[in-house]
Amino acid sequence: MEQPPVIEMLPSQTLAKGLRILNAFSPTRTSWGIRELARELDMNPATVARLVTTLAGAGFLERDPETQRYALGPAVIKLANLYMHHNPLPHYARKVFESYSDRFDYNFYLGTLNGYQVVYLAVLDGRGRIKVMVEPGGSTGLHSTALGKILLAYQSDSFINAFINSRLFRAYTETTITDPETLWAQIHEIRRTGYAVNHGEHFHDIGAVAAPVFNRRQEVVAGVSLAYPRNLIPNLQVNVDNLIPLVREIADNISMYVQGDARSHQP
Amino acid sequence: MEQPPVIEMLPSQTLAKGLRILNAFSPTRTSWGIRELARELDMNPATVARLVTTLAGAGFLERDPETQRYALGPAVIKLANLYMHHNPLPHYARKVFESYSDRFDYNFYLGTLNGYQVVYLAVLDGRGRIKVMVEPGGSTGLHSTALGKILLAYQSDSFINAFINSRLFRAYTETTITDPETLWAQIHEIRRTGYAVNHGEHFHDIGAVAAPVFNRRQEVVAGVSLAYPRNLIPNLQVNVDNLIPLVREIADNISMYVQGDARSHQP
DNA sequence: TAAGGGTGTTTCAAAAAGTGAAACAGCGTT
DNA sequence: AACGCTGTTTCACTTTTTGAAACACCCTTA
Repeated sequence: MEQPPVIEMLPSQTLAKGLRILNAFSPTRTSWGIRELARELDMNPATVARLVTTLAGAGFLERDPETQRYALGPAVIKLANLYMHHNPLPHYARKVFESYSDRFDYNFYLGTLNGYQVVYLAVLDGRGRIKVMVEPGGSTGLHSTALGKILLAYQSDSFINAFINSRLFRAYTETTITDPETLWAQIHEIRRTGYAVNHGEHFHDIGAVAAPVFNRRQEVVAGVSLAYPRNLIPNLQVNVDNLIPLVREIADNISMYVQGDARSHQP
Repeated sequence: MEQPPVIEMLPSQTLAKGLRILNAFSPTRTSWGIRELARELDMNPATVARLVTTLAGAGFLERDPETQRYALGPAVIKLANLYMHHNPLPHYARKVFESYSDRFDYNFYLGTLNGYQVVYLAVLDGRGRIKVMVEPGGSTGLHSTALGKILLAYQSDSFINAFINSRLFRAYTETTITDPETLWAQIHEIRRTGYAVNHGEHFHDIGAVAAPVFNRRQEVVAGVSLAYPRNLIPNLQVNVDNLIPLVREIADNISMYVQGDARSHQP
């Protein structure tokens, strides 16, 4: 028995089921059959068939007539395009990132919370010894990246516990945190200090430092992280300490944009 | 009374309503209030409130706590990212486009059908006197662009009539086709010749030529268009005639990729 | 200050939609 | 030919969805 991802009690259960189907797609599962999906989501095949037909009819899924399997459809990219244009955050981030990128070798990331994952809204490589590891729209876990930890730490305790009990709380590398105690310890540290670090817990050779972006109501609406190649930095501690004020500064600059404006944005 | 966009009878009406809400967002309407949305979609405000709460709970919408209005949420860009990686069409198109782009001044577009619109999956500017006018995820009408006409022409007659009766069949410039007779005449011509043209019917100064991309079953799965600045071409007819074999060649090359492979694609 | 027009939200009985076990039909492989 | 898989249909049952009305709130206007 599987419990629905983030959500406690949503008013429209049928719609919620349809959205669960959309969220079942991932980099490792790009297409689904009806019964396969029904098994995964613990739903009746007849129900899944009806929902999937509706999703496909509206362009959110596409049916491969050969294999009878379903993949995501073109409707989603239209929505994403609208989201990226209307949402000022990525624009602000790019503007700020660009004013730093030619001075540092790090990669810059802006991400926000989506369910139990970070979803990246803007990325930029600095003078780039490492390539950007995640692109806009990509997502990573909340416990395995600096950005994820930042976003997680500022959520409610009940949210954090729900995440810990979810299937997404799992190991990506040997150093990924898998112990709730350790995670909670880091969360308290993050809440106290206002920044998060990551030592190869998602990608082996990449470390990162992250700081929160606040809106006018002092809610965390996004996070910023700087990523660096770990093997190029002999004395880690010293360098990471240098990064902390930098990532804070960048995050604060973005916060200022967010708080200054709030809705005055033209596509 | 408004009839749902593309669809005749979808099995899950509640889900369909939720998707209609998502599709209500457009470049000109990036945020909605509950009652506003209810009016637009001819639904009960209570119903809209329930659906919108569910959509927001799953990350497909975001509620602005200040204004109580809803905008698209981060879940959509994750899906779009997955779509772009799993769908081989954009990759094929870029590969083919790049082999032509340094030889011509035109812009290259790949688009597919989404409801009653073209949605663009890949764009590339050639040696570029004009900037790209639409980006991936952007959409235009089916009667006002060459690409749109191609995609429309290969649909069923009943689909075409439904489109003509929809609100999307409207003028963008003074030369946009608004007369059903004229549109039908062009559709028959396109079906006969296999290509479509556009003389500033969507953007005043831009003309284009388009050709269809076929899958293994000879269904049109996408279209390709080349756009050129109209004011730079004194004798239009001659130049357009030169473009036709070119756009056909490009479309056919992409068709070959599509037909060769069909599902062997690694993200 | 009060009225008016806008907003989102709640109620609850009536109505409609969703549900799912089982049976069916089709396609490969065993 | 039997098995195991697929997606699909049926139809009585159950549950969810529905919506008019009332409510509460925030503005702007009179």
